Amino acid sequence: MSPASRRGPQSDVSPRRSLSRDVIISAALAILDSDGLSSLSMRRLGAVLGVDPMSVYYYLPNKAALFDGVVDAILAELDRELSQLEPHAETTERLAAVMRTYRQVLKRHPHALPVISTRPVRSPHALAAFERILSTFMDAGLDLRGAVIAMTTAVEFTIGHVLAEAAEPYGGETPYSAEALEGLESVIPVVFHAWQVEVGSDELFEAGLIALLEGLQRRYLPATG
Amino acid sequence: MSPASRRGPQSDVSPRRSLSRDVIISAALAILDSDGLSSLSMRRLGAVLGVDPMSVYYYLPNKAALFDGVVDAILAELDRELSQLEPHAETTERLAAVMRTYRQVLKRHPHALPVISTRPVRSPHALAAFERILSTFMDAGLDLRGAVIAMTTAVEFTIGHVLAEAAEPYGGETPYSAEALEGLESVIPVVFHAWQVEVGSDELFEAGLIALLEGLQRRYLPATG
DNA sequence: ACCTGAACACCGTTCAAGT
DNA sequence: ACCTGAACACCGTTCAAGT
Repeated sequence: MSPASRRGPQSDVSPRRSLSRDVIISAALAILDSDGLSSLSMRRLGAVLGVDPMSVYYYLPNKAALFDGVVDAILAELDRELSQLEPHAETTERLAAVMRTYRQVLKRHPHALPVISTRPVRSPHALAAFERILSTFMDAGLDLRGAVIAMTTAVEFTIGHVLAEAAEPYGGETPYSAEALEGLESVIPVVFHAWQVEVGSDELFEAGLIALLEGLQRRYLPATG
Repeated sequence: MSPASRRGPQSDVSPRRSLSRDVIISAALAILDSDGLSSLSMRRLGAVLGVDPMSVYYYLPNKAALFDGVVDAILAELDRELSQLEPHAETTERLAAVMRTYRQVLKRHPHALPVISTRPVRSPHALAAFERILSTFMDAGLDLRGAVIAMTTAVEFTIGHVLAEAAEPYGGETPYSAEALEGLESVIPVVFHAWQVEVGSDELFEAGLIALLEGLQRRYLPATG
């Protein structure tokens, strides 16, 4: 438990160090946001930091740990913004505000979505953010089990929604020109006509979110309306 | 429109060809299912097919097209299974059966989830599957717009759920031993106690699905119960 | 028409070495 | 303690060439 027994670099105040875990992770997130997931390589990271690519391995054991750091940084944003949320009196509205914030934070980092949606959350800021979200669900009157179920399904819906809304195609854009659905009116008439219907993604998220939250409350709240 | 004007190999009956688009995509899906997303490379694919890795490029322009093919193959499974679904009289149950089938098909290919969840669906089997799903929502009494909203949010929830349930961590497993949340009871008490609550993923999916479907019906069905 | 193989510009990671 | 650089075993893709 002594400081000397911990892995990694000394955490003293020496100003000689040019690198640090935080600097590396910030640079990684910047590459991800500006150039996409496939551009985030250890070699590119070294170049951006002005350092030999292998220097990063002094601070992080491998690329998986880098991804964990990036996810933690994004969920730190979520935790901070949730802390600034002014509470709303109405229950559904209070829950909805939390999930809208979640969506906005995810939308800010669309290239990170395949990472966020598959890596388990155990990092400090992730836990802090989920402490806030789960508490909000319990304040709504749900018991612990109901709150866990409601929060988990709300988060799963939000991640699925933002993936559909904002993610880049994994493996790159399809090359061929995607001739849409010309001449398919006879074979897939319902989808063909549905194509004409324009539904904004804000409206889509609101519809799903409110339906889900009200359905969950009806199911897991004892008797209250 | 003549056969000769189409790109790619001749589709005659010559038995000389050892390769075909379908054979390639089946092999790619087999690699994906058995060894994971990072193992699916053009070179590995060539090795499995017993052919020079570059031969694949005669049938597919690049790896993005290969991914499109894999997604189409998976949604072909969905289309086939939806066609075998015996219709249920009760509305919510009929919709739920469709989404449960969607979940089961996705769970069969967990390594494909980052691909399925980010690549847009325009392929033939994808459109056929969505024709069935959307029709089921319209048969429930929703108008076209309501059906599009309900189907889209239900699909988004299902994908988000299966990602959380079955996806492999993008970038590989975290190396450090994840010391869980020891000694964190004071800092994140709600999450700490929630950890004790065991909720099976079947139950989680059912809870979210039924809440969502009932909420959507209440909102988009005119007056019926 | 269908398949090959060399070549190019990349990857993540290990390890011995430098200061 | 912190950083370097060579080396290894990989990538996707282009292109000229073979049959």
